Amino acid sequence: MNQVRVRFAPSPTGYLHIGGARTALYNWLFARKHNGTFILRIEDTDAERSTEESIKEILDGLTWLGLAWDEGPYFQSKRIKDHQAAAEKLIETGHAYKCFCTKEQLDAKRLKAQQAKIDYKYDGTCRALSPDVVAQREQQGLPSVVRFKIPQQSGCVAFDDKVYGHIEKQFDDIEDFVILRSDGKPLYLLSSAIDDVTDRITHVIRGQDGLGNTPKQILIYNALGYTPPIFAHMSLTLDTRKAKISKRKHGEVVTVAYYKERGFIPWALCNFLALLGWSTPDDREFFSREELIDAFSLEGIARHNSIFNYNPDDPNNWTDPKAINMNARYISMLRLDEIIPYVREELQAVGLWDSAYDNEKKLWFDTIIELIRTRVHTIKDFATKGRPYFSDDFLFEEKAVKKNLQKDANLKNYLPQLAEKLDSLDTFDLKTTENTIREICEELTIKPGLLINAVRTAVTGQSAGPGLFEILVALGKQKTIHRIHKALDLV
RNA sequence: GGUCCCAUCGUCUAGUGGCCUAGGACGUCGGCCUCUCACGCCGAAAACACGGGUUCGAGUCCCGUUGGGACCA
Repeated sequence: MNQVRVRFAPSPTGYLHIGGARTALYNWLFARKHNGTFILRIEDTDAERSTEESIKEILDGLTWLGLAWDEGPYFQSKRIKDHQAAAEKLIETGHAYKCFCTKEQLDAKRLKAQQAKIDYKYDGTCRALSPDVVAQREQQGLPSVVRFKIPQQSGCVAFDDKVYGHIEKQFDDIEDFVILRSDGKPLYLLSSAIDDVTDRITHVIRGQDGLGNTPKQILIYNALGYTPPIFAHMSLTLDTRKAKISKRKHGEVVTVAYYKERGFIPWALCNFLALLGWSTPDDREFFSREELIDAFSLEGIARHNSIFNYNPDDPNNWTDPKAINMNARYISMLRLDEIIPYVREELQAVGLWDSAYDNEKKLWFDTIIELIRTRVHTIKDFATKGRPYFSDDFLFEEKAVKKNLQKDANLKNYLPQLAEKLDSLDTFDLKTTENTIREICEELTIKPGLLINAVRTAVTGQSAGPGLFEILVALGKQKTIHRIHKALDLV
């Protein structure tokens, strides 16, 4: 049994988008599942559009997602000579030929065919040129492309796609396609096939947009005497209008980098992406890395395209709601030590980190994270919603102030009384704080909710959050008292 | 225009001829819990694109139509 070798081969012409990440993920999963090799190949033959910056973004994105490659990155631009040599060999063995037809000639033929309502296909004018004529024209300096020779007989190329099943393409429906341009540059079709041979790729797992190219590539493999790899074409990810996703149209929301910025846990994104067009017969939706590797199979890939459900007009959902939900669930489900590194990084970035959180204040810090983790959607929220827990410098939400502090003018009297009572407490724990507040409410004959909500807003600036007594204990007596007094200005 | 691919709730999907009165998840709405919010739990609305076959029986097989997508031009 041959070692499984798969590759992710992006063009470095922009950013790493979620569709690309999904392709990389499926390849990575397949490699891991079969103890194979995951190869990264940068298809940078389009020198004008390829950028260093883009290469970096691809590498960074994959690294962040945790999709480590075993080999590479290889650069296609460094192998152009191999592609040209392959074209040369195809000519020598009679599988390809030089074509001197000019663009004008071809355009004229196409136009004529159109007018006559006949399907246009290259007519093979140069197919039977004798070697003498070819040599003669080359001496004249006439430019030529190299075309692949499609068998002129009835028959077809067939292959079994792991996702789409048996696929056949009639020779008659394929024209003698170009494999080398007149300036000597190989076409993608040729380059990627040759590179896959060079990299000894066993399974080509790529987007469904490659399906149409596959028969041609198989013809190339066969002509060169190579065994074609196994193909698995995956459905595409489209937007809600069923168009291909692109940064130009959708903005950063389709880039992997953006999810890092916005506080995603990398594996949560992977899990979400895995489920966009792949599923298991059971109802599982959450997979650990190992579970997903174990469950993954090419056969589970959907044949229909799936839609990335992002609606730019919905202010509540800055990306697909399912992705947000999944991230939130991961934040509340994971072991604390699995999410704390991300939280630390975020707090450090905004200057809220205290090195004591790793040492003497670790227990306290863990409590806080535990307290708010079920209420956040992204890692970013720990620094925004969570700010009052890590800093005295926090904002009061206008709505919260109105609703909880300015609801009853008597709070102006109640709150100082409460502060005084709390201050006299010897032990400041869940029980004593709760008793104190409930007692004072009884004495004043007011609903506990009034005071509880008021205090929550006083000490956090927010109207929503963890249970009040947990908050108070976490904050400690001094901060609690201080913040209650300070908030009186707003009452 | 040619070739190919696809079609189940708004979205992701289960479903491979009878377990389908079509299941799950997200989202939406309602309820419980409750000091708020979230979590959790309970519940509701919500889909087999259409038309023909085949079959005792079709979401499931075949053909056509429509719609969408990809590739080539």
